[in-house]
Amino acid sequence: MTPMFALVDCNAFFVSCEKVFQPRLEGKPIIVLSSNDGCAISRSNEAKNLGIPMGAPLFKIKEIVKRNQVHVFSSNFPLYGNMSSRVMETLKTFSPSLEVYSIDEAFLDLRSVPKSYLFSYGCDIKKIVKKWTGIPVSIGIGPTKTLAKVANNLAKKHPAGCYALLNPEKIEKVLENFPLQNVWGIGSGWSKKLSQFSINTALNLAKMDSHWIRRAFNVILARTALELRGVPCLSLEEISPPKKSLISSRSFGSPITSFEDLREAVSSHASSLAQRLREQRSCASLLSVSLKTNPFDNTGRFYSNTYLVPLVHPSQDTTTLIKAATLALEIIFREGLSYKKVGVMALQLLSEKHIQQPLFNAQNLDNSPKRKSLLKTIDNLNRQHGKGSVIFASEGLQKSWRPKASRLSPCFTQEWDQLVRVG
DNA sequence: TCTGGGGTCCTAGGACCC
DNA sequence: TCTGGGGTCCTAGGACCC
Repeated sequence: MTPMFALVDCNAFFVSCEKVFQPRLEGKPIIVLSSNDGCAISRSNEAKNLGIPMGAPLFKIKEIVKRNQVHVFSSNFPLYGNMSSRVMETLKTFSPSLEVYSIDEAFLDLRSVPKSYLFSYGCDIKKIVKKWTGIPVSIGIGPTKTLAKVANNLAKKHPAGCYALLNPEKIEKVLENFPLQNVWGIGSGWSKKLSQFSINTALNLAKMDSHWIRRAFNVILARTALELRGVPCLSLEEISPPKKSLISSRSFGSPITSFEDLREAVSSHASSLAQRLREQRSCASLLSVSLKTNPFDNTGRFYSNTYLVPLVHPSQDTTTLIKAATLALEIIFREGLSYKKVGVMALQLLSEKHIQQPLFNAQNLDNSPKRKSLLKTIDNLNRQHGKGSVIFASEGLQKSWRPKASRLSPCFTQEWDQLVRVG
């Protein structure tokens, strides 16, 4: 059976999540901001029509927002994560195999659906997802993932919200008018370089010799060209593999100068990483701490530095990670600067099953059963009572470095006291 | 005053080894 | 004049994605 993929993509996902619980927002211009209330990262159609670009910093669009009474929200990731699960659960009822590609996108395997029935099947999926979750989606169907992405792009402009690319003639016709930079995997950098070879449309690329592309560019691009031609190179990945690296970083709500505050922030990031490492049953063998002042500050005093700490015994223990991260911070901290952002990365992750036990250091904290059960208990408490219910002392209680989130909507789906009230 | 966060993959080039 | 060659591993940087 020939492969057939659907790409289901939620329309203006974060904005749509806000709208589900606040119907008064229907038809209004709405934006959702990035962390620290920085940039617009999700826009309703009405907001797009006002000319608010994707990623626009709030301070640059303040006038438009004020003049048009745009509704502005801080990002509420617990809510979006929960809504995402609802959408994915709904999609599972339409296909036995599904790949959750991102918080608002999933690929479905539709090879078992008869070709003549695919379009209406897609329309049904759209209808049911909207009915069961309140989230509007667009659906693109095609014989490769890349073509499903192309179809999805067209579905967004199609009244049905669904578009199927099923036969070669139609595919060729569509690709002829499809801008290169809209193809999945081709950004502005590649499309500029490709245009030097007179490759300007998706069809131009599809017709190039893939060995030549491989030599002149790289394998990823060669694969993309093949996929556009209808040759599947990317399969459905139903089980998401463990992450190879983890990052925790945040910009500060207001600039931080004191080492103590930075130490608290770094501890919080390290603690969050340790918890996520335990969750995916990995240990980090390398920790990286980065620190920077405001890069938009034009006084010429920009400072940015990173320090890598190898962990002799790969670890997922909060205390070990906090200690290592603090050590790195001490090395890169410079007195007298106003810092804007700090972040911690866990690198070179190994499965906890494959960790070599230390030969000599028998008292290694990470290994004691008591220690493991303590961390497990902390994880359970935080899972049951909400993130941050139990923290390590070094993370601090004040959190003066906390990012701004002044327009946060209620956690409608996760907190009993924030449920929607009716009547 | 004000500009996000979290990932992946590939490649080139250096270090090191025999 | 002439200065090995092949292999592996690691890292930084660049491209992309959402």
